[in-house]
Amino acid sequence: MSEVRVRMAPSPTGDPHVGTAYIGLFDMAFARHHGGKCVLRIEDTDRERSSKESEEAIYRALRWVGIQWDEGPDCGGPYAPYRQSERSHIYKRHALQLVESGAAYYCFCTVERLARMRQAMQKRKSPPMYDGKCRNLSADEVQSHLDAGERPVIRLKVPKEGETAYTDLIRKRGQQVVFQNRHIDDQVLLKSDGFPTYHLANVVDDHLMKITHVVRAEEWVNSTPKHILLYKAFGWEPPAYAHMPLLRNPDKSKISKRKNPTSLDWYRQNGYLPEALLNFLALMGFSAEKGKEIFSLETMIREFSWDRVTTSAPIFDMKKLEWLNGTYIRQLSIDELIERLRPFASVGQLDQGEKTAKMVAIIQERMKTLAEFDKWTWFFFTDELDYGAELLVAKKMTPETTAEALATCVPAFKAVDDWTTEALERLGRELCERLGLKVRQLFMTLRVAVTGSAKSPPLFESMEIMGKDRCLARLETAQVKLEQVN
RNA sequence: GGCCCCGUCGUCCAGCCCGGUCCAGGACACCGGCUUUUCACGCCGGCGACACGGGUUCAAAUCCCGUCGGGGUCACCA
Repeated sequence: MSEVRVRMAPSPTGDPHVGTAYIGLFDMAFARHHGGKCVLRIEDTDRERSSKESEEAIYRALRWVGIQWDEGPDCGGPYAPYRQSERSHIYKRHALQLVESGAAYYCFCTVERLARMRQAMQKRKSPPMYDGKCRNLSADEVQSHLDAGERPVIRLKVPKEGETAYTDLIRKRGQQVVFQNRHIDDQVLLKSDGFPTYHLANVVDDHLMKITHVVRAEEWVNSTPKHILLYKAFGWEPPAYAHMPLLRNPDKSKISKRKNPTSLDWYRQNGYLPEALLNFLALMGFSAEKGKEIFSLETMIREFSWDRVTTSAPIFDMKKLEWLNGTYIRQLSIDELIERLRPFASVGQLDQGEKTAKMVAIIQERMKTLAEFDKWTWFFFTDELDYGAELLVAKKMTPETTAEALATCVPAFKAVDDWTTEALERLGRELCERLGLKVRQLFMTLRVAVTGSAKSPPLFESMEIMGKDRCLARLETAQVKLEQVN
């Protein structure tokens, strides 16, 4: 195989899409497995919807998640420019060339006529296709339309007979996907504003940029014969095609932001680790050797083969992503985790040296996302614990017995000099015996008093981190709360 | 509706190409247990699928045909 060259071709419309990263991941795994190159091309031919901000967001998001490219608008390359809006003249020239060779034609039909025609055809239950009104206009007719100032589009003249087929790297087990030409529409190549459609720009660029393998989502299979026909019209050799399964919503429809988070920014902002997201995306269609579930990008690159990619469209399972994210969080070193946590903490919350390290250590195995930092640590950073007094009363305890227990505990803790986890736990267990209480009873009361919640990080570690004064203050507050109930 | 793709536990994936080792394996979720000061982590166990019907064969999840189901696509959007 000559040098493998693949491209990612996102459109800068809206938020950076998880599907872009998904396809990009497979592009990259395949290319790097073969020592090939990855191109990033911005497909901004839709002037209405494309924006510069969206383009920037794509770079940022792709870099964040770990997708890399060798050539692109931001880093240049031998086939620049890589932004389609800067290549208009190229597409126009190529479209004109096809008109001259007779493979394409000018069409002067108005959007209104087209819409009416489509409606009528749908009523007759036949697939809506262009009726070919302008397919065989004479040179004179074309000229008079042009003279009248009409802005035509250029359409591909698809043969009425025969079939067009291609072999997909992923589906049909190597058998060809076959389309009857009569089902293929005379696709618009150049819009009346002089901009190309996806089909033209895509084919021209892929050829000019020497792309050898087109990896894209399954939604494009029906366009593939149009593209093959276009290559043929130009006299070019088409690339190989790999159509990836479509990511789906829980209701099985194509993934959409209404039903599932699709923005890469959302995953970053909600505390997902990029390496976990990437691993998860890889799991949607790719299976590593020996059934490995957790593996790095390097592993995927090393083991990559189209044979290991599935055909069926997976449903995006947030539960599994959360689990994966949790295991990745647990694999981080404390220092690394602290750094990752910064965007999710307020200023100063992670700058207490040893204390911070201890705090992060006890929440590490509890967090599913970085965004849960606050959920597990809020009580360290406030002295206003808002809980109901009844929470202090453990099973088989009453407000009275709880108050009595606390009355014994407070002076005991006050007397502690060595305010460490070990010493505190020793004392705690001693107090249980002295009071004739079960460990879970007394500790629950203490836990609620200190953390404000029945679910919290380990009690004595938390107490050590918080310090003696604050803990005692909280125990006293608990006593007051209980009195108010009684 | 036409065309195209797909169809193994609720979900993701292995097995299918090269039929027997599969009364189908792993993971998430769920349920139960152990551990345990709560929650969580960890460990153990359970639940649970070859869409259906024909064929071919000594033998089919694996090959063939049909049916059904799901998705995608039919724009001067990509």
